[in-house]
Amino acid sequence: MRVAVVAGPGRTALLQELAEDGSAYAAPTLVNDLPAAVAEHERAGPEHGGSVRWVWADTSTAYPLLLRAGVRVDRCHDVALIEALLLARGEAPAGAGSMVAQGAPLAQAVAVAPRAAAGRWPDPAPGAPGQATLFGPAEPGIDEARDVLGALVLAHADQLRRIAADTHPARFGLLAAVESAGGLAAAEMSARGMPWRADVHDALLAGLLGPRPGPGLRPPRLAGLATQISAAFGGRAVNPDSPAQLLKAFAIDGVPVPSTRSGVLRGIDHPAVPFLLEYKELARLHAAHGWAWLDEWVRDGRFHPEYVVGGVVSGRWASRGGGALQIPRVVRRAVVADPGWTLVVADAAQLEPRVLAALAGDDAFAEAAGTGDLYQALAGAFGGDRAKAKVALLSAMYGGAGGEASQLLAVLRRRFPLADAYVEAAARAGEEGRVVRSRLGRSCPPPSAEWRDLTASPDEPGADDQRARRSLRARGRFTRNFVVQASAADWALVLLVGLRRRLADLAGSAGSAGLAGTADPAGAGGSFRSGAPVRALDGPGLVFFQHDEVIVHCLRAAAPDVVAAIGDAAQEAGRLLFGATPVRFPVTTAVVDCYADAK
DNA sequence: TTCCGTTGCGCG
DNA sequence: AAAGCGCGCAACGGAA
Repeated sequence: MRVAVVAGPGRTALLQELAEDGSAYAAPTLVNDLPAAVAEHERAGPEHGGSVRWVWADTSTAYPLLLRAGVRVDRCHDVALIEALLLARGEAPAGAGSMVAQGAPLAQAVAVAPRAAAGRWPDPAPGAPGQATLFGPAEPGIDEARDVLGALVLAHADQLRRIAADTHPARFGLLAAVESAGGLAAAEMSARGMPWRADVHDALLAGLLGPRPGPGLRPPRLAGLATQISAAFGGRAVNPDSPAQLLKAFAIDGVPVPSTRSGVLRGIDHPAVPFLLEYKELARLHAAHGWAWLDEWVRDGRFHPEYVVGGVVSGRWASRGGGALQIPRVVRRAVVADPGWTLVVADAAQLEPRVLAALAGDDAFAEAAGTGDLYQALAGAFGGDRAKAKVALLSAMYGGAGGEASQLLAVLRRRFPLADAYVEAAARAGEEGRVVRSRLGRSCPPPSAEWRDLTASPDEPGADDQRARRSLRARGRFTRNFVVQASAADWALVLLVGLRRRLADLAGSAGSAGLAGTADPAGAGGSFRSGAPVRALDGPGLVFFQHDEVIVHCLRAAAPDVVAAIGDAAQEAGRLLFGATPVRFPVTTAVVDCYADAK
């Protein structure tokens, strides 16, 4: 059953039951307490022929409010996310061809719906008071909610039609489902938070940088290195944070460098280099994940990053604030399970080349990808050299071919012609300005108008011609990589969503066995959530998702079940994407107390 | 003062 | 012959 939902004044909302084709078969009903109404539907769902799929405008605004009220939902259809997937295919903008007779253009409905769906009931979380009324929309009246609901229902039905009309409706429908479920998983992970020991992090920083300095000051270790660097430049004052000053200082000493990248500096003979390399590494840690980061992002033993589903064109997630997807390896020491709990860290091994093998249907390649170590299996084609096999593969997928790689590429081309042809075709499509798609049908962006202008007249001699060639090649590399990276993202998303479902089943069935558990570090009492404990987030839960890696936080006793669930979800992902294929998608799992011990 | 492009580096 | 893909964030330094 599908139920469209739009928030009204206070905790009220309008709900409308929909048929599977998206058409409304009952009048909207007004509920006084949306979280309670949703919770009731979720409880009643299974006995009434399957759980509800909530149809709403934007999970990232609607769902956190439900989670805060302790309500988890199983399934949804996120109209904003799905509209983005549909529009990316390059169809005419919604409204041009598919405008619904009496309604506003669908694009407008989608644009307005999140505003209303955000809900306006009292928000106990800390925030800027008054901001909502100053800059945000006024609380929606029930009439406005009714209008938005109408638009939402039409938009949703239209999206179902457009999905069904896709070249591969089953795959694209799966993409729509997992994209929406990804939105749910992202909101849950943000709310649940990643276990984070501020004391461990602080000790780690102090060990590397010295005691915490006053605001705006360099930590002792960095200050010392800065002094040594200036001394190495003959006593000139040089700010090591300034590439411009460094370039000048090197030039004055007769050692011109093209840039101050650490890779460049490593090949330079100058007394300042060793200090500089160490300074850069530590300064980076201090600036990106130092004490200021700790103050801002870690509360009550949890790091609460905000994930942006669909934030990357390839379908990977992005993050907003806290650099959640760039946590340096050293800092992972601070990610520690609660007492009695553990972390299950799972990583898809060599995901992208395996995805390529399955995509291309290259038997020889797929056979190699049917083993545990893909690169080792391919090494035979490269004189037994695993490293060479890896370089060749990465070059094929990224479009690189510097130095030795070109010869390795030639070997790859000869031995695995279909895999080579697959990425070459994608590159050609890109150079011709076409759009390519992932396995499940996510489309890459079309070339910009500037790109079309620049590449329109190819054989004009001169500087423009050079630029045109470069742009052409760059887009070829982009689309070449897109088909692999985006299909790998498809796979990872299917894994994530399948795992989320299995973890919920585990929590549901394990309550009496004591495997569910409630994470409540240091007796925090859920104070971050400013209210009652959030039952929706009890039990084994996803706490991290980074492209091809997931982390589950669970009671120790539940770890074996979680490991099994991950394996099942990975197998299911391979099957859903590629059907019968010899390619395996192995996942390495580590059950550890600390994230840093996972690799 | 604020804004923004560049540089550099963390992650996959 | 040479070129590799995708992000977020912080600091700098010149422009506005």
